[in-house]
Amino acid sequence: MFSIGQLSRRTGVKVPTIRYYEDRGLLPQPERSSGNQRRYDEHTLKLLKFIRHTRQLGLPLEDVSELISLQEQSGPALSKAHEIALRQRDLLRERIEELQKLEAELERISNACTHPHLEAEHAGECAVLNGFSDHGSCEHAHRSCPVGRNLPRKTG
Amino acid sequence: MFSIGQLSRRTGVKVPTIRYYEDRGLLPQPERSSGNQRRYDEHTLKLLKFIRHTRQLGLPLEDVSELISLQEQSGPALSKAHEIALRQRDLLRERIEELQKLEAELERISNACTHPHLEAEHAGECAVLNGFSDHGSCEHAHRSCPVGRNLPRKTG
DNA sequence: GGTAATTGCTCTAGTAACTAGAGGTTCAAG
DNA sequence: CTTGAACCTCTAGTTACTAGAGCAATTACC
Repeated sequence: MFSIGQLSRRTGVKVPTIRYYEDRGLLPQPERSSGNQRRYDEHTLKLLKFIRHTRQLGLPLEDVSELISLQEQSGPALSKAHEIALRQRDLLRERIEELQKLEAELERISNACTHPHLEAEHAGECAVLNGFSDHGSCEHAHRSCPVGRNLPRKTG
Repeated sequence: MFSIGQLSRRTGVKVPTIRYYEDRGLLPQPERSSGNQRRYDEHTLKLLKFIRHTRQLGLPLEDVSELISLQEQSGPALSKAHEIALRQRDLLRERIEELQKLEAELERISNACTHPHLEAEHAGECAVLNGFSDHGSCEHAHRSCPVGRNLPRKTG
């Protein structure tokens, strides 16, 4: 039986975030001390590590929730879990590709300013700023937004 | 002089988003028709295209804002713009590396379920679910959160 | 046993970058 | 001159947290 602070230290998940997960129903309501403080056991520790890991993999809490309930079942549930993993992998692949294109473009833009003599730099205009606005000189189309939602924020 | 809907169609930025940018001070308050409807010119069209592009590159609105004000200046402002581009490129590089590690891990996890006979699958436990919780079998550490904030959402 | 520091509690509000909806007005076509 | 699409403002919701207020419980030390 340990406190929320200990749970936090042992998982790397911040205290308010643990309470948030409880609110969202991802973690069960824990036992309480005589003074109403949360008391956790090893099972919850495992569960929270699971949640942290899936979040690091980019799964939205909704999917994490689903995976947790799948864990209590068997049979057809298993293929669903597989499906979630595959879907996430594909999303990630797409995102990586898009980001690589963007990286190349940022490279192009900042090079333009590192070597201003190689570029036409009339009337005090900066190639970086032009690069940001000028999409014509960017050979690849990136119409759709390259990055997804549902991604975890920077954490410790 | 064109309406907000036309501006939206010509830039791919949704109408409420345009109004939101105006609220945030990224776009100037436009002229209005006699009936109080927004009327735009080519200059705002250019500016909005600039904003859209920088957003696609993953710059937060705060940086976009800064770049816009830099555009009105010259001299030392230019090196600041360069700095922003470089910083963003570096962030992107880090993110790509992290995501590639995660992709490999998801690959591992879903393969575990595709070839269940290759894995010990005792008592109806699915390797996908195990893969999600078991961080020990993941050779690389991904302590910090791999993905950043400030990224644009999915847009048409 | 007393006291102080730390940790915990609940609750509300804030973050980024939008998106959706209510309820009303204006514009352009026929 | 009517109709329907597009526009207006305003508020509230989204995701996954984070920060803070104001108070209670626990732990450490003397």
